Amino acid sequence: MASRSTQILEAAARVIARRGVRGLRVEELAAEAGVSTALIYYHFKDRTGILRQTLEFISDRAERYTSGRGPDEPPLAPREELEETLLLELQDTVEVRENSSAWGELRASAVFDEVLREDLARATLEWVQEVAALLGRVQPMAPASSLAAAAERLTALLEGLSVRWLSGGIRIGHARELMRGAVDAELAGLRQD
Amino acid sequence: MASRSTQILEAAARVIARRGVRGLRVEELAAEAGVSTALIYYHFKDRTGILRQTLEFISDRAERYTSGRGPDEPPLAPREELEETLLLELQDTVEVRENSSAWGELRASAVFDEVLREDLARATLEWVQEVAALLGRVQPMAPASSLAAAAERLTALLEGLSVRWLSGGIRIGHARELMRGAVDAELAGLRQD
DNA sequence: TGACACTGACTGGAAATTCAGTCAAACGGC
DNA sequence: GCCGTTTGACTGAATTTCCAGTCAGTGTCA
Repeated sequence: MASRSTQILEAAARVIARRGVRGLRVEELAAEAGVSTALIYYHFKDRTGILRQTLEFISDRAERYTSGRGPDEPPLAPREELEETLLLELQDTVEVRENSSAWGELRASAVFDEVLREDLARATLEWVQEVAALLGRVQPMAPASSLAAAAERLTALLEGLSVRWLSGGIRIGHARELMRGAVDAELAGLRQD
Repeated sequence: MASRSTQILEAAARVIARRGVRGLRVEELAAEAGVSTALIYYHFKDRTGILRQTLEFISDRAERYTSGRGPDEPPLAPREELEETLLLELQDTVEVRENSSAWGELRASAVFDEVLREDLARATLEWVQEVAALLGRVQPMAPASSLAAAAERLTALLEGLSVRWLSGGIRIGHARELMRGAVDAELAGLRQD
């Protein structure tokens, strides 16, 4: 069962997804979580603290739905696993939408907010390494530096496509197709190194 | 000589680069421009008006540095022109930084603000088409749909890398290198179609 | 003298943060 | 098992801070 703090963080993710980081009002968050504003300050130091912990919460949660399938499902081939991992972030479901827009917001806020940068950098690094590892399983002979570069490009592209999707620039299906194309191109590139 | 309004807009560009569109305080803008807050309201209707005009100001300025070289310089080969066009947005100069962060802010704000979407979509489309045209000059035999897809990926990637750069996730030199790698990969992909 | 550019001081409202306390459950001594 | 004490979770109601926007008036120049 979700603890009170978790309940607040879940609410924060929803509010950020709806209004943006800058649009998050502590009072609205309290209402969304069904608690008093004071409780927010009891559990979190201040508004910035809420933001920081929400970022952490979001990136943990993303890992969960990213990292894998149910126990009964057959294991995927490396290539499929790679593609699936990346495309999981481009789905029109409540959870993914919420996560993606909150993530995009936090990323954008970090441009102007020192405090958010460190956590964000760590979460990004983990994600890049995960993708690099998957790439390495598809192309075991490729040098580590090429894998890292490809992973950085694929994740950065995913973020770019994600924001375009959320801001209405492209449709989700198109975003997925572009992403698949990028995976193809990167794998082709790795084959030659 | 810069008129007072221009002086304010230049200051606004600096403040936006430092604090973001959403972090712009009219008082801080006044201080930066060396005028009173009241004067801001004398020249611009309200905060939104400042923002709108500043974004216009910034994008005009961007066109200047994007759209080509001096008259004396030799014309570039298509491949170089493509690369240069994309890499122009990844430079650590005041102008580019201001422009990129304002653009990123605008993009992020559009997720929550219907009003911004249309202009943004139009500007993005133009940009994608410009890049697609450049790709077409490097690979004239490639089908238009492939060119369009590659252009969309390259521009989305550029946005993704740009935000990572501005949020301290990667260094500018690394971003440029990743971008060059992506251009290689996309051109290699087009060669086969 | 009138139109224009400009300012310092102010206001109202919204939002963040704190405060003084309530309540229920856990604890420990008997 | 009962009872006084402590503690952690929680709240309603302030208090404080912040900030966009206004206003009454000053200097200046044509």
